Amino acid sequence: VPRNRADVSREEKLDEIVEAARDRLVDGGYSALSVADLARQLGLAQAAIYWYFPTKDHLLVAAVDRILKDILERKPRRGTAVTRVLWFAEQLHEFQDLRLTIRERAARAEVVAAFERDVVSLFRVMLANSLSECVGPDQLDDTADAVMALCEGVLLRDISAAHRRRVLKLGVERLLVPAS
Amino acid sequence: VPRNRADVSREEKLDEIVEAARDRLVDGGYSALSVADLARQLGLAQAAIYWYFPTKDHLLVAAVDRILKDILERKPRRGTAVTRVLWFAEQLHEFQDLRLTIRERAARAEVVAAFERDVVSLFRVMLANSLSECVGPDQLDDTADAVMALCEGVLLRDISAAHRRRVLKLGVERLLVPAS
DNA sequence: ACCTGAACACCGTTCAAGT
DNA sequence: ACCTGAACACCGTTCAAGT
Repeated sequence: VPRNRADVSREEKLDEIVEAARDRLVDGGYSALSVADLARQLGLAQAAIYWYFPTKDHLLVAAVDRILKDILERKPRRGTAVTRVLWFAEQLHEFQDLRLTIRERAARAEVVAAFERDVVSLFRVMLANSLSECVGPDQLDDTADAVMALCEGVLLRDISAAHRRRVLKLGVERLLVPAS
Repeated sequence: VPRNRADVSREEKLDEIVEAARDRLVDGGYSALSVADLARQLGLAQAAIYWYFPTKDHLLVAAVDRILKDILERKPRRGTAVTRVLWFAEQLHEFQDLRLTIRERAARAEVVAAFERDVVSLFRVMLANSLSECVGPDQLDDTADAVMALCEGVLLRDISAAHRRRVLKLGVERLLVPAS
């Protein structure tokens, strides 16, 4: 006997699913995000999820997008370019596992690939903006790429927050100095 | 009717499995490595694989280890520290997808976590060795970490070989210059 | 429009049983 | 020591059928 929740708005139902997916993702990663399990928790049939998301990867994108928006909500305050980059990297640390998930799924699903492109270019723009005041326009692009790579590489490693911060600081300071 | 291949040495049979796993991994990634599928290809029952590898992750480690050893076989030639790092990064590029797989599985399986620690420390030693001739001993550790992060971060991104090389070159050159 | 129940074709892993 | 067959408890996805 399919219960029909025509009374509840589409947005609310969508929100419920994304929120549940988000929770799973945050504390268990991709392997903890199971459509079957999610439906069970929400008291739905597995197939119900597919009414809202044609694919598990679509759900993944929706959930990760929400997580990311939450992180970006806490806006960087003013400061030098170096401190702003450090702050940025620190915010992204908790996002790194999902970053890798996105990277891996992007090879399998076009939705995820498109999402990854959007996120990366958003980050690059934000970073280039931050750096534009202390790097010449001719070197801005490559410098931004190098700083971004440094950040992602540092976040990839499983080291202490203090160690991470030290390496990032050293790296960013040197990268922001004109080549000798 | 279990065929018993007591005539074939254990090593040969092990080798056969690892080789097949390696093939799948190289051109399809982790999701293409299926114990069931592997057994099918080798004409074995699924359970037969488990006589040699207690877990899919054990098989993963064995296969990735072989892939990595093959890459490291092509030994870096002499040159400046910068060119050697560039060469190194280029070699590792094809390994990057598997690097991420290892990173993700490490959170789930201790075998993979141990393997990751070994590989990372091996790389760090090689890199520190290369850098020791142009970086002071007091800054060697952090510089090596920064260079390694830069490499991993650059490899993470899906950009052209030329772009990658340019960013790496700029980054490494600046990182190897004493801070101002 | 929304949801169910049941099926499909997969997984990784375990285990009693055979040689 | 080595391997099979069959089971277990999962997956993601599809689809006819119901309200």
